[in-house]
Amino acid sequence: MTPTDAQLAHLEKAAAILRVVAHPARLRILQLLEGGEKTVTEIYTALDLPQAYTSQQLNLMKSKDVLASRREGPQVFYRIANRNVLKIIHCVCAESAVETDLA
Amino acid sequence: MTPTDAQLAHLEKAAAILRVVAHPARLRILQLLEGGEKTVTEIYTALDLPQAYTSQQLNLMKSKDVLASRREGPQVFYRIANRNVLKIIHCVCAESAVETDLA
DNA sequence: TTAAAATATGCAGATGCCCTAATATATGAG
DNA sequence: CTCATATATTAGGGCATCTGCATATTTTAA
Repeated sequence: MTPTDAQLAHLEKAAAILRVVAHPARLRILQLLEGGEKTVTEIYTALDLPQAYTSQQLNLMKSKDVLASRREGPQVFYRIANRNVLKIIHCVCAESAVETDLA
Repeated sequence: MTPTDAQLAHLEKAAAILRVVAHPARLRILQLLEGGEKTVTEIYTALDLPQAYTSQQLNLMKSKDVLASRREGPQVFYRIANRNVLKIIHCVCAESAVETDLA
């Protein structure tokens, strides 16, 4: 069964979203943002990551529509913008489910 | 908040699983295997992929414990071996949910 | 044991991602 | 305007992944 162009495009999009999430630092950021929007400083401080590196990851995720942002004065708040990303994180980061299935 | 070693290991494992799934051809294979175990030939025939390439992807997924296999005579049947992988596929490949959120 | 079918492996060029360091830009206070 | 804080961008070396191609291995039948 050869996939149609639309199906291929859809697969590539799904894979692209998963590639964004498939990264330890980005997973940590996403987990943190489950608690609500946060500024860049709050994020890299909480996770003990370099500022520039954190900003890169945030912008990457935003460019892939996984995050959205909102400026308030000198600060920028990031938040999760994709409902499916939340579901994926729950599949992978739920304590009970993961310890048995993934670990 | 610096993560503990155990937390880091867990994140890396979750990310590793996601990396395996984050690939168009592997997603197609996994979707196909949702319908039950299949032989290599059934898979590469159904998906119109090169045999060697398909075998590589299958072995990769098996090495990461995403798939399991069972030999029956000259044929090898592959099946999904990780419940969370199924959940992830559903997050990403469910028709209605995806068109609106990921596409 | 020879042949055919089914599956697996090795290799290699190309591409892309990871992460660090340095630097640039934007915003608001004074 | 100048400074300090907050955020973003650029550059680059190193490493892993992608994927086509050739070939090897395994299994069964004859």
